[in-house]
Parts: sequence; C-alpha cells; structure tokens
Amino acid sequence: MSHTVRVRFAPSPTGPLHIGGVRTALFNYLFAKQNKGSFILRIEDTDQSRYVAGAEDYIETALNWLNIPYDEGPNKPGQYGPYRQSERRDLYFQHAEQLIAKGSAYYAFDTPEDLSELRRSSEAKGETFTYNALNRGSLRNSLSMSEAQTKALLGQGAPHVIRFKTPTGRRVVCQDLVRGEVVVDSSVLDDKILFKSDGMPTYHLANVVDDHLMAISHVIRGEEWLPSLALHILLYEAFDWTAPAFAHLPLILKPTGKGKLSKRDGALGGFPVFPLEWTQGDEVFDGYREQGYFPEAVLNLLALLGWNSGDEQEVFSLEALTQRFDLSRVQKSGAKFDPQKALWFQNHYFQSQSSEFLVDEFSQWLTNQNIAAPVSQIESVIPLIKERASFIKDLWAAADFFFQPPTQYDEAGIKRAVKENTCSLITDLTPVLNEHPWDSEQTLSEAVKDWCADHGVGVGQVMMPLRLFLVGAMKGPDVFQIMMLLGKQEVLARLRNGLEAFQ
RNA sequence: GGCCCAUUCGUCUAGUGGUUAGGACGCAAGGUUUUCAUCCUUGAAACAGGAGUUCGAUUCUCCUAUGGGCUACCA
Repeated sequence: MSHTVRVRFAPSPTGPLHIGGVRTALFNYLFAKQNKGSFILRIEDTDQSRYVAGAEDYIETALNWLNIPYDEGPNKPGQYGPYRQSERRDLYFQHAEQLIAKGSAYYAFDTPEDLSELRRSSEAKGETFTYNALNRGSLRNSLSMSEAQTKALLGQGAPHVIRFKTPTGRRVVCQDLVRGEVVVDSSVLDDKILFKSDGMPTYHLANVVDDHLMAISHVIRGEEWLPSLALHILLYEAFDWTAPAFAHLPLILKPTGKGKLSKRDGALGGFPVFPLEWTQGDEVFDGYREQGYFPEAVLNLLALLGWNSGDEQEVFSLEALTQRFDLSRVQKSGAKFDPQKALWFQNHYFQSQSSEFLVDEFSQWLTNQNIAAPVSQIESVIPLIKERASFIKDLWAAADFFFQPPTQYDEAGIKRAVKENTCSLITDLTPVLNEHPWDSEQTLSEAVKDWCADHGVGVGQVMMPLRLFLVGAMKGPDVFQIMMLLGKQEVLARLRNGLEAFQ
C-alpha cells in the first residue's frame, strides 16, 4: 500500500487523559512520523452528559508537554475539519439517513424505560436481552411498523433513535495488525444505536464516518474496542466504504491486583496515573509533570509498555522510537504498570542531563522555594550530588547542607560517629585545619591523614565525626570536597557547633 | 451468563520444532566508596495444566484453568 498514512488519536473530553491514553497517542504519533504521515487529534465529544470543561485543554497541554504534537486538530485545522465531533453532527445525521435509505438502519421508538424493563425480565429468566434480528420484529421500530405509522410518529416528533440493522449469519473476518485474524459471528451482535434521540451520534457511527471522511488509513486504539471491531467492519460495508487498517493495543493494567489501570490507582500506589495534575472537586490527581518526571522518561517508559524493539535496547529517545517502532512488535497481552521501572527511567534521564540544565532547573526550584543560593555555589554543588538524585527536588535533600549548617544530627549517625574521645580529637585537629592553606582537597586530605598517623588515631575516628558535624548525617560526597566548597570559616564554625552539641 | 482477546522469572519482555530459555526493573550477596548514593561482580527467579501432532515440543493443534475486555440512547 502506498497510501498516505493518516492516523488519529480520538479521546473523549470526559476528564484527564490517563497514561493509557497517552500511550495510544504516542503509538499513533510514532506510526505517523515513521511513515511520513499525519497525526490527527479528534475530540469525541458526542456525550454531552459526560463532557468535562477543561478536559480538551488538558489533552492539548499534555501532548505538548510530551512533545508529540498533532498535525491536524481543533487548534490546527487541516482540510478535514472540523475536528470536534460536536461540530459535525449534521454529517452524522446525513449518513445515518443514508443507511436507512439503503435498508441498513432503521428508526426505533422504544423508550429507555421499555428497554431496561426488557433487560430486567430477561435477566430474571437467566437470559440476556439483545436487540437484534431475533426480536426486532416485535419491538417498536420502523421495521415492525407500517411505513405510515413510522411517518406519523416521526411527524409528531416522537423521540427515536436510529439503529443499525445487523446482518445475520455473517462470519465477519477482521484483520488486526497486532492480533491477526479475529472472527465474529454477526448473529451475536446487537442492533447498535447509531444515532441517539438527543441528536448526537454514538461512538460507532461518528467514528466510522469521521475515519472515512478524514481519510484515516490506520486506526490504532485500545483493546477495549476489539469487541466492536466487527460492528465497525459491517458499518464500512454498509456504507460501501473501504475500511482502514486496524491495530488494537493491549491494555495497561494495575501494578497490583486486578483490572485495568484506573484513576484512583495512583493515590493507592503512590505513582501518577496522569501526565499532568488534575483537580476535580476537592480531589487532586497527581501528574508526572508536577512530580518532576521528564517528558522523555515518561515517553520511554510508556513505549516499552506493550512494545519492544526485539533487541536488548530499552532506552530510546523519541527520535529513536520513531525509527524503531513497529506495530507488528506490539504485544498482544495486557501489561501491568510498574512504578519502579518508571522511577528507573526517570533516574536514567536525570543522570544523562547536562550540569547546565540541572543548575538552571535547580536554581529555579530554589527560587520557587524562597531559598537564596548563589549560582556559583549551585554550579559547584551539582556535579557532586547529581548521582544521588532522580528528580530536581531530590537535589535539595542531597545538598541542603551546602547552603545551611545542620540544625540537628542524625541519631544513627551520632551512634556511629561520636565516641568518648571524639570531641577531644576534633578539638585537637581544629588548629591543624585552621593553619592549613585550604588550597586543595588533596593537601587537606593529606594534612588530616598525616595528623592521624602522627597521633596514632584511626582515620575513621576523625572522618566520621567530621562528616557528621559538617553534614548532620552520614551521607553525601567526599568530606574533603565538602570542606573545600564550604570554606575554612564555615567548616570551623560547624565544627565548633558540633563540639558544643556533644561536649 | 454470552461474546472476544490473552497466558515465558514477582513485573516488563526476548526467543526457537532440538538453547545452559536471554535481557531489563526489583530483590539478595560481595566488592568499591573510611559515609550515603552511584558503580562493578555474582546469585535466586519463568515457558499455567492436560491431551494430541512429532524422533523431539516452551514453540504447532485442541481442551481446561486463569487473567483481561466488551456486553448503555459512555466512549
């Protein structure tokens, strides 16, 4: 096939996009880019009752933050607009009527109450009510009524829907790019509503009409749509249209427990489920961006959920993914989300950032926290603590002692470092430090070690309390590096504080 | 219940009709770091079960089990 590749991401603005949706968007984006095609954003807002203000903006912002922008969409119209389904309702109505004219659809006047009553009584008998060829003849629709009756009802403006007249006894063979052949017997399908009584289409109609009208070549969507695939194939047939190619992506599952990942799993498991923070009422849902994840880390971890390159590479830039992505290597089974691996990816990308970038980001963070710190100090500190952090905010925990003296000393550290003779040792060592020219960590280190040797003192007996007094805990980079950065006056002051605390 | 999809270490996964079934995350042990983190080395850890096809099945087929999805005038 040499057709132009056009794919779409078609979320419903009913709330924030979660990472499953983000992954669908990513796979669509990758497929479009690697085939020099177009990535289209279509907003599927046909359910007015579930519409959530702000959700569409959220989708736009999330795609931008992740650096996977669309080529055509609501805010970047191409020649196939509009890109919001609510703005295309006439199109759907025309096409539904077209189907009726062809005998592939019909009007139905059953009320929701009628239908739920039918479902209830079926269930009571241990059966399932299905609106299809078996009973459509005995329900209130244009198939069971005379033409005059139907016309009269329509003329009165009686509430009605348009249903698909599912062909019976068809063995519908669907081709899926990740699953191969999926066969469904059309007799088990029900006559799905295509057009609702509120004047809006359902997903099934809108989706098929739009994908056709927008010249979509490949439909890449979540596995939750696989059961509807046969219906969609039948709809393309009824319209006499060529169906696009389909690929159904495996679902992202909860890290523990059962079922697909959902909104509240994040709070339970301590990891974000959403790319960006989202507030709903008084509930706040965590976002990767707000947690400090880098977009490239999020993209990478999502890409590896349900796809792999076939070799042992796991770290991919967006460019590399665009090169290597392959629909046929998409996994068939659902993937449990692993928050630990997410952290690992973030750490990896954090470590590969330049010091300049980290200095900028950390300076910004400090400013936001109202912590004053000279840039020169930050520049010196970053290389020393970078490998101890995975997020910008971690840098503070790893480096706070560079900017302020310890206000308390870690209990376990005291136990390890402070012995009976510690204070006298440090007291005796102080003049040595005071007289030292403080020219390099090398000579400083030699001076302290020589002193230890001269006095028959184990180096550890001195190093441990030095660290504790300077840092406040048994952590951090090399003690002499810390001393050089802090400067003689500050070091001596902290040692005095320490001595006071433990004398 | 019905329909559809799936099933390799705890998790994400590679893989083949004959392999010591490979990697990554996590975990454990050791080493480096006179601290912590990093890093390095090593280790434990899997083909859901049963039939069948075959000289031989983790690989192919069927059944069972388990998991997942769908079953709305939601998408």
